[in-house]
Amino acid sequence: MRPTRKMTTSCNGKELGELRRGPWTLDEDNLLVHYITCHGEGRWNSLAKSSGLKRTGKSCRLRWLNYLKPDVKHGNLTPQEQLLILELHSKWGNRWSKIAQHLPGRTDNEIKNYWRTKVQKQARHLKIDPSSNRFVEVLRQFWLPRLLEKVEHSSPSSLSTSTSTMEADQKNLIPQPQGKETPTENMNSSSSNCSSDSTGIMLPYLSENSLKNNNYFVENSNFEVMSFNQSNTQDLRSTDMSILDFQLTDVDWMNNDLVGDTFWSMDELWQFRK
DNA sequence: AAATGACCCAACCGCGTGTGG
DNA sequence: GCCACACGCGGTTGGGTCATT
Repeated sequence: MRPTRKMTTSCNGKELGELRRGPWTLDEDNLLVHYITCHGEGRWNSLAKSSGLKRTGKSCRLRWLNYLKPDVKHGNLTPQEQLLILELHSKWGNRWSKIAQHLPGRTDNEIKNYWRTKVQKQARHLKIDPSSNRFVEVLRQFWLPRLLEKVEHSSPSSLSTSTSTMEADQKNLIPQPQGKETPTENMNSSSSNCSSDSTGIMLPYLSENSLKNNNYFVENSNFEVMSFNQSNTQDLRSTDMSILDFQLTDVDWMNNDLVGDTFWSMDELWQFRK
């Protein structure tokens, strides 16, 4: 169990009659984990009473699902995860739990916080309404390609690899490109438009044409296939990112070690365009 | 070193939905 | 159909930490 900074530094929660509120203590966490280990989760109100915790069932459920559950991942979102969130949010909007279902180990709360603190922050800085079509367009044209670039750099040797799973996906799940180029070639050709940021790194971005005329996808050994397919005739300037059809296989990609700060800075992702 | 503001995230709240009696 | 209860979801907030002045 990982103590949070709040758990270790904050005062105890307030007492509301019998019920406690505020940050959970280590003892409370231990109690909840032990109880759920013995009795299983669910029936949260009775669990709260039976366990001896002076918390509401709601509070217990939230603490378990968002923090204590063994498969909950902590730490920064990988570029792949960020990419996925952007994509899924464009499809479903603020359906955080639905989005979280596609990011194993991530909670709706975490994704929601990410969106509010990182994505919407950028919208504010750009003085764009985060719910506006304009912001969606900016995300698609500037942010997504940058994230794709991060993903690509995270496993530079893997772009030429092909797994059986991927091949199956390409055949069965992913509509093949209509043009002559393969998706990988699209990726490369789309990178022909480059800009250089302050660090001198060539930063490819996807031109409107390359996006309009072709599919593109990213893969690596763990993150096997991630595809964004779209109608050839669809104008990218349209406002609905749901035209980017998404498929993902194999969740192991999220267990990689790409969570370093260099993959994380949203500000850095924007700098080359500012 | 102290003050201040911005940022981040865990936790809370209200509401909608599902279910059983 | 109605009611009560439990659960889950999305929005919001409180407070700790970090960065800047």
